[in-house]
Amino acid sequence: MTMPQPLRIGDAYNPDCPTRHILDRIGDKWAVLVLLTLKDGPARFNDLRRRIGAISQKMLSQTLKSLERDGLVSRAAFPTVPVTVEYRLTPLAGGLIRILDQVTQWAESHVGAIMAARRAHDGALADAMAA
Amino acid sequence: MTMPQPLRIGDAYNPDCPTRHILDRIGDKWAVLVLLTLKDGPARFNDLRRRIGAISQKMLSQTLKSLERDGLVSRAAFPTVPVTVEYRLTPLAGGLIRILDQVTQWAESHVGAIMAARRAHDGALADAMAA
DNA sequence: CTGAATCCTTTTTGATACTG
DNA sequence: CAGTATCAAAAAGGATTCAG
Repeated sequence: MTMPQPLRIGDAYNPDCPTRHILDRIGDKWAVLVLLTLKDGPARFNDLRRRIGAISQKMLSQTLKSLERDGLVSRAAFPTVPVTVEYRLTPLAGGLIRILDQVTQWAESHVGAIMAARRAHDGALADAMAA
Repeated sequence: MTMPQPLRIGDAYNPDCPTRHILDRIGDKWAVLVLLTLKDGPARFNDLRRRIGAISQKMLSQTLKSLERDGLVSRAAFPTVPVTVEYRLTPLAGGLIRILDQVTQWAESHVGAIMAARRAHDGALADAMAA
């Protein structure tokens, strides 16, 4: 019989592990961008499209659909003509947003160090090539 | 003239924005897996390969190289025969690891809610199809 | 053992055209 | 406005082979 496995990091290695699904969502560039954009408040489809800018309509549609499926974003359609659709974060998304904020904060405060590391690394590489 | 932009979320939308590079790294499944594995301590190439399991040699090599370039992982080669190489997290990676831990914690504690949302969503979809 | 190089398959994404 | 459908392009990943 299959015992319930303790939740280890290792679980993430298994594509079938549910935890992995969430890592995949975090790892989805567009999903993160959409979530962070919705943090400012509800927005409509083309609003998001314009604000994110670089996203194609296909990707936005796809991303919103999976976020909605995961219960992180809710969709409300109003029977106006033409139809109005509004997306917003769900309460469930709240905690995730806080973590994403930490990620961006970390990124902003350490981007300098990382870029410096890159320069050093690339420089050392160039030196090695020249030698 | 181009004014220095305030650091907004929007910066992440620009592929050229350095902050975006970091988001991309977080968004790299293999990078995250490698970082979390190295959290347990230094490890050698084939160690990592075995522990991560699903990763190919190519991906592991590629991932380690970019993590090293970003100053998140350091590489030490010992002139044994055959050569021994050890990878470990740098101090810079420390803060990032803490955030990644939060992500996995959040994932573990909310995976139930997300799976439930999926079932509800898929169920509602099936109902709509049947109607 | 630790990789680099190559080829080939799969996945992802973008462009475009069309619908309610 | 808010999408869907389809096709082509591009990127990522895997398998294999070879080398220090």
